[in-house]
Amino acid sequence: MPKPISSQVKTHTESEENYIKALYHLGGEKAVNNGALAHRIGAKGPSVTQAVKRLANKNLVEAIPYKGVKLTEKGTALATHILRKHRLWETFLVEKLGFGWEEVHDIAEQLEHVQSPEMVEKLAKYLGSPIHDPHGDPIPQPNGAIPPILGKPLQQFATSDTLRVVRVEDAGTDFFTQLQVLNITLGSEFTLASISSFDSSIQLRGADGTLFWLSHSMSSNIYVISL
Amino acid sequence: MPKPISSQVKTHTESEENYIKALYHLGGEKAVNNGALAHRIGAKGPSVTQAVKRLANKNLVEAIPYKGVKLTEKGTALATHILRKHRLWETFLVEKLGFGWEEVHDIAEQLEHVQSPEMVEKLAKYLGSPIHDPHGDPIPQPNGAIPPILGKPLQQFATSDTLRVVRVEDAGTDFFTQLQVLNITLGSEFTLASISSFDSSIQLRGADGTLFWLSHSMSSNIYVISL
DNA sequence: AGATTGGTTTAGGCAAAACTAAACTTTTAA
DNA sequence: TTAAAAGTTTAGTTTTGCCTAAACCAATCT
Ligand SMILES: [Mn+2]
Ligand SMILES: [Mn+2]
Ligand SMILES: [Mn+2]
Ligand SMILES: [Mn+2]
Repeated sequence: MPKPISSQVKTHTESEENYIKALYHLGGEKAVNNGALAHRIGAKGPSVTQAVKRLANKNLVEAIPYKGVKLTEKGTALATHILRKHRLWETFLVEKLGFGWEEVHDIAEQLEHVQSPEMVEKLAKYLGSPIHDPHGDPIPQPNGAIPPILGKPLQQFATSDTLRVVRVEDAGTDFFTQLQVLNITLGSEFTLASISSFDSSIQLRGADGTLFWLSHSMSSNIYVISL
Repeated sequence: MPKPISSQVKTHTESEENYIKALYHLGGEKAVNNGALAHRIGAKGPSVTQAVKRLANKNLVEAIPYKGVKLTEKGTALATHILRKHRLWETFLVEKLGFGWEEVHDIAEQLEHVQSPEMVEKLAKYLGSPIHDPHGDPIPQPNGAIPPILGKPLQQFATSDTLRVVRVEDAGTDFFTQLQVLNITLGSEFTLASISSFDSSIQLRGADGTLFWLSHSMSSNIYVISL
């Protein structure tokens, strides 16, 4: 009475997909150098050189030794599809399961590797075909099109501007934790109180009058519109 | 402007988890021999011997060479937790995304390996804390308890009994396809028309009077209650 | 230009997870 | 109670994906 086994047709490994996603984030169209990719992936140089060779063999990237790596069209299509999954799952986790926006990234990092095109489209429909995720990031469409990228970095605004947060970068758990500490969320409104000419840090005044400083590395990941 | 990387703390590999799940299905408490495990996993003997050594090193199984492998308490706990995830995801895919019950197993095979205890419990709550999945299989509870196992195999009933399908075994895509062809689903009601004494195949009469035969390998995976 | 430095690639290892072929137990049959 | 058959383990390879150390290229500074 032994039972048959299932047929998981995984076309790409998780590692492969992570490299493709990292390349998309770092480069888009442009070539990315070994070091940047290594830092993003969290691996050492030689591991990356090797991984890039595997990706090149599958026509997902084009690489020129000592110069850089670039996604092919096939690679870009894969990248946007993974990103679509990541952001749909984040939306599901926040909207349906009730997670906080700061909790969902790491779980979506796993869910984005589940391979089932039918499920992705059923999930999208179930969520109401959203075009932005809980962090305000655009959700790539099935054809690869990218919806509008909301807002501009805080740096690009001037003192006394009234601002609304419309997007934050997926920049890891520590960043989100810090956002939560500062009570900053999508839709939060602030007045730009001052900008340090020394280290580009930014002082904001909240709706309740509270004043606080944001380091450059924090504010560069926060995108706002002027009201 | 390189971004930090995420911290996926995968405590078990996918392969490991598949072995644990297979052992649970084949043996439960009892020891399982190499060949049965190999057949279930879809690997050859030596791969299994090797894998079992890795599992034994992590105290997930106890193995006696040439005799068999058995799950430890830790291994059993892991198995039921994976099974819980599998069946909750199947329920989600059918109840929320609108998949057919024959389509969800392979996708759940992937989703069951996503590691986030918080998500599992939020998912369970979101689904209304179900105790049986779309195939009628019991969904293990957070403490490892197994809800009632519904029904008995068709073989155990007699001619002219009136029966209702309450469960089918997860027995692969081909089996589900065949169920669909025969228009058998959870809740379907039949009368047992006859049993072949030659090959144990069973003839059923549907509500509409249709008569059809089920091979032993089909009917042994279909569980019913007598009305 | 020549030398130093930083980034990249090559060389050589290691662990997981699969395989085949060969050796070795255990079971079954003569 | 041996001998054959069946099942399991060992030995040796392969691929993926990571590592360190050493060699190598390219940019920069004197
Ligand atoms: Mn994210
Ligand atoms: Mn996001
Ligand atoms: Mn299943
Ligand atoms: Mn099921």
